[in-house]
Amino acid sequence: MIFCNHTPGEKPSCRWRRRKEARPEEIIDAALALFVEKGFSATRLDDVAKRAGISKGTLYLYFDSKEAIFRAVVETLIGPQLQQIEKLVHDFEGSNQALLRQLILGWWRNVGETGLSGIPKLIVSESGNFPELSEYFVKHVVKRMRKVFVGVLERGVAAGEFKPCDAQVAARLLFAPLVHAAIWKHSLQPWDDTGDVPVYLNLHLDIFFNGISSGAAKNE
Amino acid sequence: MIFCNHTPGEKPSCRWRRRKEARPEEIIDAALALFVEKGFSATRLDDVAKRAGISKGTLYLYFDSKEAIFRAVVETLIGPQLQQIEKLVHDFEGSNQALLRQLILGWWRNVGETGLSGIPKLIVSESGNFPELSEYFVKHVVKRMRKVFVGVLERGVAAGEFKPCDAQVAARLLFAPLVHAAIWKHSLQPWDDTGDVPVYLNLHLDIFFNGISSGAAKNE
Amino acid sequence: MIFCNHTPGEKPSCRWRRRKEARPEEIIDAALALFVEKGFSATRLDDVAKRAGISKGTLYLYFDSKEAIFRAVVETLIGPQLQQIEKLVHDFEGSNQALLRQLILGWWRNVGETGLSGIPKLIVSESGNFPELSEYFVKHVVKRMRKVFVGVLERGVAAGEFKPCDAQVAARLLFAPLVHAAIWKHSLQPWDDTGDVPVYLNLHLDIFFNGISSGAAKNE
Amino acid sequence: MIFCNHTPGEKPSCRWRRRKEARPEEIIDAALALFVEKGFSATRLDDVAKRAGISKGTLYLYFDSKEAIFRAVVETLIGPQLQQIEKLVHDFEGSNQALLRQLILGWWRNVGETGLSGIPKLIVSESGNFPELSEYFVKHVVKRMRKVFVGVLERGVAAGEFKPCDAQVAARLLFAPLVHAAIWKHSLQPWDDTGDVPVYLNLHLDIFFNGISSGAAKNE
DNA sequence: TATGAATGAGACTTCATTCAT
DNA sequence: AATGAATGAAGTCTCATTCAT
Repeated sequence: MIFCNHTPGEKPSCRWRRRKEARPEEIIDAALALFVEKGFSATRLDDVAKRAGISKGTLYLYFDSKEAIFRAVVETLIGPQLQQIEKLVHDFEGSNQALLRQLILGWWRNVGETGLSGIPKLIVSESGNFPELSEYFVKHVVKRMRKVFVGVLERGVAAGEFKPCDAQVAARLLFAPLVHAAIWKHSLQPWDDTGDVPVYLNLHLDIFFNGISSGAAKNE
Repeated sequence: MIFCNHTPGEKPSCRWRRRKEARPEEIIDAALALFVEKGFSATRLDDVAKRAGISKGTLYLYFDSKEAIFRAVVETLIGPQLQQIEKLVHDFEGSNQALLRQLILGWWRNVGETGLSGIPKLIVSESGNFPELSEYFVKHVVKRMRKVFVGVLERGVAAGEFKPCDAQVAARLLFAPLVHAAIWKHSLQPWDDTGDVPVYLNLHLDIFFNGISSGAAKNE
Repeated sequence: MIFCNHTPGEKPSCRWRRRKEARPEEIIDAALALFVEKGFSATRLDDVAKRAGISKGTLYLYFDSKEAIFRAVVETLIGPQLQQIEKLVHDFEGSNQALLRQLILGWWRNVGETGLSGIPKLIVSESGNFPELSEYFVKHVVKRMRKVFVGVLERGVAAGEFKPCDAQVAARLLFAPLVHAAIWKHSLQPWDDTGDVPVYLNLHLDIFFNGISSGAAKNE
Repeated sequence: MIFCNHTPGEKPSCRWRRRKEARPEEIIDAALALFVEKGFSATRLDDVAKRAGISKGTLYLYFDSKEAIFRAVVETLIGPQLQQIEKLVHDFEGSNQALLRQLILGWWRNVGETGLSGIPKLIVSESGNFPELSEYFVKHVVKRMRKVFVGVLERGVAAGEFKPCDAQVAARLLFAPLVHAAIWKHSLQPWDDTGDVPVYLNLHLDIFFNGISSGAAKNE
């Protein structure tokens, strides 16, 4: 089970959890792994079923089609993470730099090091075949996420903590290595083992904040 | 047309003969576009043929199989770019920072803004299904490229131009936004038009070099 | 149905399950008939499926490929017949001539007049395209069969029943009209109906044994 | 060139020799060899062309279709041999047994040991796919040939040389080993090298005539 | 006359989906 | 709820045939 964010009491209202309780998650986990590894088209439902420990026919008790499974995989991951992030931002006390550091490293811990890490690769790979999904993802994940980062960066600039700059662009730069690491992990990593990601991210944060900081508050 | 292997002077005497010579390129161009858009599996050879302006059977006069077309797409692009880059590095006179800036911006001009820009997404998406290709790509492109960057960075550190740091990691950070932009362009860009890439890259370079420079030689 | 591998007592409980068990045989029977009639290459799997009363895709639940069906057709028939023959030879009491007569006429009854009769034509026709199968067939059927005949003939010579002769060659002569009749049945028979095969075989046996017998034991 | 029976002066009236002079024969030779080896369906015109030393397109200058080549292959061989045989029978002076011996051994020399030897296998293999050809072959070759043998056998019976018997059946028995040897040569021979065919045929003739002769004129 | 590039119908094969049990 | 045998549409690949040169 890749997802344990449900508060126990919450009612399963989501569209993708129409049916039984436990099964769909096992199916989704199996499908996620295979979609990430092989892509949507090259993944056979036979394999999904086998990995989920059920028969092929059973898939259709929970999902209407292969594409429905795909949508469920993606929709499942959307939302829970963001709320957490937005809450963190809201409650945080400390420098904006420290907040951003925590956001980046926390994302890697919560996403990059879990089964969710395959999602970026999956979205990127299949965007061409699932336009409505791309639109959905951009709107509900990418832009929402960026908004958070932009907000913190602009707050930092306003506070004199960071040099003036285009926060939209800076936010993308700040986040890019994170996405890159997640995509890499599920693609060329096995042939190019580049070591510890946190080390990579820490150097990124050091250089980035050193580069963007106004003289007043030097990094570390 | 992404490739220009014709020696400039040769005249394609008869119209027919020229087709014969041009076909593989036309096929590869068509296949690249579709593979990037849809992925290998979801691309139908019918569509490749249609886009190349030929019939389905004709593909098999030039390639043995769908997979052979895929390999040709990837292998064809490998090499030409790198030589150019290595030459640039060898001949360059100026600061290491200036060289790196030129490498980054040049890569975007020569790759990011051409048909080649789809390759990173393609490789990433299909790495799971074509292991030998991944190995090849990592060995002949990724590591060779990184070696260049690492070399320049280390030279810069030795010259006191950059602060001491792990050049391997720094090289990846320097290059990541480039790859990210290329992948983005062929995935979520249509739904998240994030503006001019050179602007993005310039901010990246500013922040990065500002962050990594020793006090002596400030960027800007 | 050319094969009866069911243990007589087993009851096919549910109709469905029985199909599952009967399928391979039905497919093989259908394939044998068509391969014999048209040859391997000219037989379409569509037709095999239709004749077996199933859909094209179902073939692949039981066999990996068209060639696998072909091998099954041939391999399935090999063995059962031979054991029967060798047992007959072992148990027989009577003159060697009588034994050989019985072998010949029995073969026609058990093979020539059943669905198996098409096999010789099939093997002969496809030998060029399936070398390993030819080798297998020669080793496990042709030579094993000939060995039996040679044995009996040599025994007959030793017993003074037959004139001295090259038993290897004589065995082939004795068997040739049998194979010829089987091949003819599945090729030019429809256009050259040459009457009752047993009559043909009896004349063969009369002439052959009359020709090979030493004076002592005249035929009939 | 497998065929040199044309009397020089004869005009090429035959349907299959519509076009140029030398080419068709090379094509037919190539096609015969491949059809015999692989069967009609499994033979590719590419290979026929290659073996004939011409390009695939050129085939169509001489024949309308693959099937036309097949018909030409078969029709080419029909006729010439028979005239020769019928002439031999007509002119022969000597015992009927001696004549039959000469016919059998002569057939092997003229057909069995030449490129024509593959025809029986070819006819047998493809009879199911070319009914009109089977009909033609039976009518113009099989029955005509058998008529000759039946005639001589009946003459022999009438002369008291052979025992009374069904000459139709006896004729088939007399000829069967010949056909069998020819078919074997092009099928399982490579895996079952059974030695010299003339030796085989001579034993056949010895046994057969010993078996069929009346007491009066014993075979040698 | 000869070529060989190009075609497209048709074959083998795969796999998402259905449905009787 | 669960199975897995069965289906058939759709994809890859082959090859007889055509046709511009």
